[in-house]
Amino acid sequence: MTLSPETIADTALREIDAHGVNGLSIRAVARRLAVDHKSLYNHVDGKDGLLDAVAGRILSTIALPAPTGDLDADIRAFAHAFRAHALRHPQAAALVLTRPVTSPSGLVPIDAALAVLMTAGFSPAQAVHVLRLLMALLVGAILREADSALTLATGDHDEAARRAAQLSTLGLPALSAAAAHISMIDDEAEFDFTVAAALEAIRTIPRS
Amino acid sequence: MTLSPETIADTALREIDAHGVNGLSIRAVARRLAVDHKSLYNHVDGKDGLLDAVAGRILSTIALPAPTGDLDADIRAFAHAFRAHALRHPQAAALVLTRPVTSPSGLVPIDAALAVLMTAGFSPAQAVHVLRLLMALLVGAILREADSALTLATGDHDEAARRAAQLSTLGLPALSAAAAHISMIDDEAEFDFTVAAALEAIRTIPRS
DNA sequence: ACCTGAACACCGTTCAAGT
DNA sequence: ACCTGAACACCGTTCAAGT
Repeated sequence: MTLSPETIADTALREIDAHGVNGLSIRAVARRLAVDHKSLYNHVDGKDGLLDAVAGRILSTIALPAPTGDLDADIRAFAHAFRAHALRHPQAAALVLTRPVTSPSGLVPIDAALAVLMTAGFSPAQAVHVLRLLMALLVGAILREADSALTLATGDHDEAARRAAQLSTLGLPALSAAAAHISMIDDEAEFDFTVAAALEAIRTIPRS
Repeated sequence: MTLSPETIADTALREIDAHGVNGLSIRAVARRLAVDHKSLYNHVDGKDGLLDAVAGRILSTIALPAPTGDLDADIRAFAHAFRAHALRHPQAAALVLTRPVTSPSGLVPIDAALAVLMTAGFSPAQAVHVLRLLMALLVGAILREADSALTLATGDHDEAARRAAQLSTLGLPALSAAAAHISMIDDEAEFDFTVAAALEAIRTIPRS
């Protein structure tokens, strides 16, 4: 297998899947490729360039469904495709969602989303604002989900009960009242609720 | 100055402000404190524990305005206080916004927010969902702003024009049409728009 | 309870010399 | 254009010995 930015990025991604972003090292990637670690510098711009390459690779491999013309349905489909793709590599999610989009291939999904919004009657300026709103919401929601392994909430009932009990001991009244609910989470349902709220907000924006 | 988790976290935060999260090292913090680096292990649980401590310290020093009873005004005030506080340390924003909240002091703002929502008529379960929605939106919006130094958009008109011209060369029609708007951003206005959308969505949620 | 030498296994990166 | 020794300045962490 010859060395290329793509193979290097893919190998780095597998390393991230296995050991997390913090476990990623240039030398470990090189070991995986059975190559001298300094060789990577001929194809990638240092460690930061490697991380950019990984983020770009993930972003460019997202598969967006074709627009139907129904704004709500299209946004919903976009949101779910984005989420599903990001969560395929939860360890790398923060990377993709946090790094600025620079590569041309990463701009393709953005173009597609803007097209949907403009077709629905939003001006270019409005479409940009709505897209920023939508992306902020998706990034926030998916990010929480990605490291939900470490969060207050869990999907397990017994564990949730245990955490709720602990939360109630802190003397914070509102938190105590909601402890049972804040300790339990159904990720799918939560995401649907989030997207529905976004649709509601977008619906009320006047179009010109 | 004697060594404590708080002084260590504060010093680490200054180091992050100066050199970014990636520039943070246990040894550099120790140097700043004029202390042997291994001493830190007596007060903090390794580098990961140090990062947790920094995030907790920031979260626990947020100053929330007193609720007025007007839901929209209170949410708006909460959102702006949260944003202002997070952006005081843009280099550390990802840390605070990404790490799960564990420390009791970090739960105080959560309790306050839940109280506001429940006072407005939301059930505990609803309040939790609404808070998760709001937090996702704030996290996504603030995160983009925090590393907007590196993003497509800029606040400078000339620079924006330059980027817009470049975006238009990619052959992506919707992106080209919106290039001028996607290259320019007014962070304040964008955040207001985002919060207004959140209020709109929250308004339509039936309360019980 | 806290400090600190010694020591270990790891890093990222540059550069000059090779092919 | 790509590879790779040699080398550098840096890491995080453990542990045993000290106070």
